[in-house]
Amino acid sequence: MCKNKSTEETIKDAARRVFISKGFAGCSSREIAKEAGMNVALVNYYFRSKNQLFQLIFHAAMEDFFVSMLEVFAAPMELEEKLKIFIANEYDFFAKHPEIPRFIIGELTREGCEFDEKAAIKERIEQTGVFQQALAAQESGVMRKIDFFHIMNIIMSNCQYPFMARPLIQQIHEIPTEVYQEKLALHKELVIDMVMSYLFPKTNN
Amino acid sequence: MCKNKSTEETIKDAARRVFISKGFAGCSSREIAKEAGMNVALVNYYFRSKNQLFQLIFHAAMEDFFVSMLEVFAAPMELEEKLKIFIANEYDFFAKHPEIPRFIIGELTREGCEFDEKAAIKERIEQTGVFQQALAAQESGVMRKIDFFHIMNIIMSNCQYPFMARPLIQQIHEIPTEVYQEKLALHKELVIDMVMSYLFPKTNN
DNA sequence: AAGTGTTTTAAACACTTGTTTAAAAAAGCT
DNA sequence: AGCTTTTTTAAACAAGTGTTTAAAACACTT
Repeated sequence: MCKNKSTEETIKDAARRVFISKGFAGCSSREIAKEAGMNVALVNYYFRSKNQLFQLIFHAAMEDFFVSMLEVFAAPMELEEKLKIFIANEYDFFAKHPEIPRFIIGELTREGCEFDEKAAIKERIEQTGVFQQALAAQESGVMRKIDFFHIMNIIMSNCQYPFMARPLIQQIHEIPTEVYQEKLALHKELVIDMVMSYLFPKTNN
Repeated sequence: MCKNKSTEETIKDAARRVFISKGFAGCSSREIAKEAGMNVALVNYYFRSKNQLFQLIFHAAMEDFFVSMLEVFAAPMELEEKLKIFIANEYDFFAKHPEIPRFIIGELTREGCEFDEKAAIKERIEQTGVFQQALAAQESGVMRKIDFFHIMNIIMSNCQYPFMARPLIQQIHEIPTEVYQEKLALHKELVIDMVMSYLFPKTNN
């Protein structure tokens, strides 16, 4: 009755690596099986189909992605400090998982990759209270009065793009990966500085 | 001797659409042929192979991508105004071609997609003189003293990410595409404001 | 009209794709 | 031990892949 946890997890781990680095269309069932050191049929034995296995990996990645957000949003903290930590956390998360944004955005773009159903991420953000916290800070004049949409977009742009675009930026500046990663460490501080002083003009100037 | 320009161009246009929206791995030769309303064999008759056709499309996309940069960099203008126009131009370019960044970054990530050879984009940027212009502005204290690497990264992040990440951001904020595009129009002004006042603190505060 | 080279087509090539089958091996149980 | 259930395997399936072939259709000159 109880399935072999080891094999199932081995395949899932292999699938995660392969899917995230090559995308759904960029790999085959057999490649995943090979990466896991297993027979092809085992993939479908445990997960029924390539697509079903993919959905599993994809939703898990989305969940990780969002959880790393919501944790900070829900923390009991003053808004300014909260957003500062949020930016730093996001940046660190993507430094650790640089392929995640490209994976999520790439697959979300692909037709036939449904995700509308679950998540309800908007509601989960609202439940943290950060939304009202921002409104209050804006009312009191501490924070620049712009939509939460723009706040999120600015933060996500500066935290995710540098990791997504590594191959492109390296090409432009003709630097090896190690140098790029070193430069991104300093870049983090600049991003925090720029975004914070834009969102909280009076405090940060 | 003279090939039918119409068919060749029709296939190339179809290939551009299909490749850019689905990626190399996400489409087949037959899909491109169908999109062009042509026989499959014609694709290889004119372009020898799917891969060769792809390289053609990809390099052209890269060229468009870079040319839209270099034009502004080479313009005879004061640095501050130049960078302001650069940001606006980049933003407008990606508003018109929102799939380009995701396409380029996605394919550049894929193994087996070589591009090291040509381009020499770094050299072409240096030739515009914008590099020395920035150094001069930094020496005179007008501009914040940070590497060109960070300047470019900040601008590209804020100009490209909002278009690349549309499906994700829409998901988060639960808004339809039209609303998203409206919001991006205002977002452009915020980005210009934020980046410019960060790069040129004294002038823009 | 016949003969030229070019363009287009349907068909086939060998190979890979996702998935299924049926038998073998391993594990559990009494 | 034997019997049952679960796990693993090799093989096969039909459909789709990139690419090639050889003949047909076309355009053009003489």
